[in-house]
Amino acid sequence: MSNRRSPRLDLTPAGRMEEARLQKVLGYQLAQATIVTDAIFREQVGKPLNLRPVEYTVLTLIAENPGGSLVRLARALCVTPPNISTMVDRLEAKGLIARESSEEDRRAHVLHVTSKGADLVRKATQKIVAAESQALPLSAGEQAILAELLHKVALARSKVLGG
Amino acid sequence: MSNRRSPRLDLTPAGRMEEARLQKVLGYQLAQATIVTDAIFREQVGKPLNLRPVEYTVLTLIAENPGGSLVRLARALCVTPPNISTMVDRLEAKGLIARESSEEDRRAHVLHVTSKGADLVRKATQKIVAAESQALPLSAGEQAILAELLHKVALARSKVLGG
DNA sequence: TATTGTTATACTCTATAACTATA
DNA sequence: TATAGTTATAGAGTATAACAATA
Repeated sequence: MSNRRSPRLDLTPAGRMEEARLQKVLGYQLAQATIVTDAIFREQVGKPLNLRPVEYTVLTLIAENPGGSLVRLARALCVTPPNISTMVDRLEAKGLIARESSEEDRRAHVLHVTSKGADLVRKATQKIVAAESQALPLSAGEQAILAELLHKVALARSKVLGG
Repeated sequence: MSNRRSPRLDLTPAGRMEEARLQKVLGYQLAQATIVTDAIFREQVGKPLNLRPVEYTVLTLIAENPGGSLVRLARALCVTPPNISTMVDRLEAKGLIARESSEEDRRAHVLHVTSKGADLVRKATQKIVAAESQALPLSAGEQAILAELLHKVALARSKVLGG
């Protein structure tokens, strides 16, 4: 974890401003780290594959959970149903997913990816994972630890938001 | 790091969707963790102190860097100058910061917090830090490691974005 | 010419409200 | 009465373009 050759500086990653207090705020650090991963996503997937971050996530969740409903997606991503609705519209218009009426519950829809969508998800995930491990100054072990800790934070959601 | 009593499940924190592939994508995990820290911020600071996340960050950076300019803030936060400009307008209207013309460079403005702003920053940071360590299932050591790793990721910004 | 900062504007993201159709 | 999903609309958030003042 420690690296004697690059000591921790209390400066923002850009603009060279003192940020000692903010370094104690996890929310701030998440935002700063997200600037980097957003840039990687945009470069590797957003621009070349014409896919927005949330679209990629929705597409992946549908790919891994065929037959899921809109409401489950909304809950998983913590966004409102209207959002998911229009998002799914876009993905359907692009030919990446298909939406059918459920036979058990005729209110609900059943979602699954098309082969085109499955290909896109596979390629996108491959590119992001490769680009992240190449661009980020983390060892494989550090990446694993980071993933684990972030997952723990994410799991506090029910405690914080209820549900 | 490991916890035998709560084995890692490849399920989303809500909605119980399979997310094995996404767990390899750092950007996704950051987004999921941010859902939690955003909720904590809103509850502890956003609502009671009537402050938005970016406003809090800007206010803190000004408090720690008195005499700084708008452009430096924009660079630190990776947003465009017009954004910072209106944000600073709001903070000034709330009486939290003061903006003066620089004497060295008469184009530039010099920013510093008012005593009201300094009080607010102190109280806000206190509340967030306390709430985060209370609400998140991380030991002090884990929090430190997480902070360190996120900082490393954030430092990759120049590599990814240039500059 | 380049930089600081502003205004005006537009686009994206996400939320709420109101609705339908089913259960 | 509650739930799945949609449409319409409104509010943040952030970006680009065009500009004024200064370096």
